[in-house]
Amino acid sequence: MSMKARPTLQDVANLAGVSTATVSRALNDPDKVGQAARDRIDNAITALGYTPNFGARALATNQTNTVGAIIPTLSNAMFASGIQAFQEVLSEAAVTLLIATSGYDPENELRQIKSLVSRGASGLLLIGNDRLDETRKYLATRRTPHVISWCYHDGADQLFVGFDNYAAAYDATQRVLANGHKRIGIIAGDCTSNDRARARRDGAIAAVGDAPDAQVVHVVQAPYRIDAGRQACEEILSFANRPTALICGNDVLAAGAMIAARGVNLNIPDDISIVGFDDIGLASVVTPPMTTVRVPQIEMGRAAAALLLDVVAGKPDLSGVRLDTQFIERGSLGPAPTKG
Amino acid sequence: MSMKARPTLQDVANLAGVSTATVSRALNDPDKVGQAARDRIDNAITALGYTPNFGARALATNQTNTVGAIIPTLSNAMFASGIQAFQEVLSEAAVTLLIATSGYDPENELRQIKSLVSRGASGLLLIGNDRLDETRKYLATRRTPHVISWCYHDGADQLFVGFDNYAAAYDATQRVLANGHKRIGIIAGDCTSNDRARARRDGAIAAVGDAPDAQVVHVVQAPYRIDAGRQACEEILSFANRPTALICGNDVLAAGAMIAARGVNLNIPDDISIVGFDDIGLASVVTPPMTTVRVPQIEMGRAAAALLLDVVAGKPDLSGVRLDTQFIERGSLGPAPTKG
DNA sequence: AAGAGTAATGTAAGCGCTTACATTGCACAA
DNA sequence: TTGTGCAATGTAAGCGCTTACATTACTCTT
Repeated sequence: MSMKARPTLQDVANLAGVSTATVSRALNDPDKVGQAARDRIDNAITALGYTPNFGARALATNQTNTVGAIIPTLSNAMFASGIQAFQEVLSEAAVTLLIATSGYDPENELRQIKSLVSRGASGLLLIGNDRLDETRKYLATRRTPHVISWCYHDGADQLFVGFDNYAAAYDATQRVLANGHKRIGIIAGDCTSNDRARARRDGAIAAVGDAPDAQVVHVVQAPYRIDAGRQACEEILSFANRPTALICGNDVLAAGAMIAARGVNLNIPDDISIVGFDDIGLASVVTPPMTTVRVPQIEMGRAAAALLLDVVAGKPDLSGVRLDTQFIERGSLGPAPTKG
Repeated sequence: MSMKARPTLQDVANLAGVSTATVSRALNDPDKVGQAARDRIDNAITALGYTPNFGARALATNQTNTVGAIIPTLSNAMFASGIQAFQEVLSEAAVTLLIATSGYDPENELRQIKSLVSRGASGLLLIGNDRLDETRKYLATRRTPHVISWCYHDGADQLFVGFDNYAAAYDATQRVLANGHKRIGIIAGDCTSNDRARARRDGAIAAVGDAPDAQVVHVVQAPYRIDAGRQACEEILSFANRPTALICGNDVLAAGAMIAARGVNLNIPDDISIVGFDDIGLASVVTPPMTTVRVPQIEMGRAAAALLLDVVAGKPDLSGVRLDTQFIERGSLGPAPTKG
């Protein structure tokens, strides 16, 4: 895949009858160039459709004004708005964002990190804290500035901008238990290489464990798809000891679970309560509206961007940002059914 | 934002005690390098955390193996899966994808195009056909290979990979009319700089116009947000001459409309039918399940990638791809209510 | 044992750009 | 008139990499 015969600074200079230095100045510091020359240069640029070669410029200036973000997938609505906010803050600072996806694969994440770094990213936004040792080592030896988002841990030597998934799930589960539920089912997201999903699951399990008379009757895992949530729920409901409340690792799974429950004529929340996690748009649209945990995506994106810019700029004594989640109670959570 | 003191080929060469040429060969054509040297080089690379400078390599080889995609926004689920498929095909061909967003702003689109080109994109995926003249000119004078997706037009000199939004909306509307509806309301997406939204709206209007006794009682526009759809629907329902069917420019607006309708105690579909467009996951989850138009996102992404690779490779006589949409009938569409 | 062939490595130019430094041509002061 | 200062422009080196070409040190062949 060649770059074809792209016009270069030299071409523009020739057409305008000046030296390359003058063209370069016209581009980067117009005041330094005479009016006449500037006009001829502008014309030459549009005539040729010239666009500076970023790589060459970066090479010459040793500046890129670029950071990168590696997210698991574009398909998860969760990340979209956070990244959007992230990008907005960056562009205010005239920094370009390069986005790559890892598909939840740590090997691929490392590959993408290297690719972004190779393309000039001087800072990185990473999601979650599950990572290859090799990746950590790479980041460390290069001293690549990076912040980790969508999760938060105290006291680590990493910069986190996010929330405590475990605590949020623990809290949400306690609220469910407060409604009198004793038999809890859990539909976790795919926990492979996903510390957030794991933390949510474990937080829920722990909350149930800490309650005197409640128990987790079933834990299953499902990928981030509505029908996977439906299937998972069908499986759980097919067993004898049905839960009266279902805690789901995310809203998409919860939505699938709601379909499944309705499919076997269970009324939500009278027969079974269902709670999600994330509060994506979908949560408020389903019937009944979904009880869930709101995640401060926008705020997280903005804070992550601000922090990343600081660490790239080499500011000292930076610390992470811990954000709060919010339990949003809607119709899908109700009191435990009394034995019929 | 400097690149810090990143290790270079030279550093690796020094550490390994060889010339830069040997290191370069070890990287790009390992067979050409002796075992001993290769080992020392590998060690040096990991010790330094060396990553090749993409810009410098592109400069030297005149190759980038990169294409770019500019999508309106990440927040629209519509694009996510298409782009994901697009990317999969590309990576099979060892081509890297750079993603940028325009925020539905044509000026910004041009800026992003230039940015991607500047970063080495030798081909572009563009969404829709609304574009600045300046952008067209730029693309033309540079002969930048590009494919336009998410829409389709015959006989143009552009390469389209997509579907006919107008025809799909026309067809969907006819099916609604076939249910006996006479008073049609339309909630279009934001049509500013968005030919797809416009085509859908106009297709629906045309279909109603071509029916003998039906009429469009209201047309409103709303941005891509559930609550905007709700508001738009509330507005429509506040007028005297209520429609019996609502055609929405996308599923998100339709979901909002369903909430609004339910909010004023209208039963869907007995009192009012609502149909969406796109068939995103949400459509099958709402109650009642949403009638909508399924768009072949995955197929479109794959086809666009294949075509873009071909045009970048300079294959002659390429032609666009027209894909079919599918009307998905679910519970939100019913026969027109008989006058009560 | 001498020559030919080959594998491994080095040398140096050049990709498109920026920029320190050099040069030019002017207006103005003395 | 002759400097002096400044604005406008040019010259050329060098950023990190690849690669054609040159060199070296072998192993075989005869």
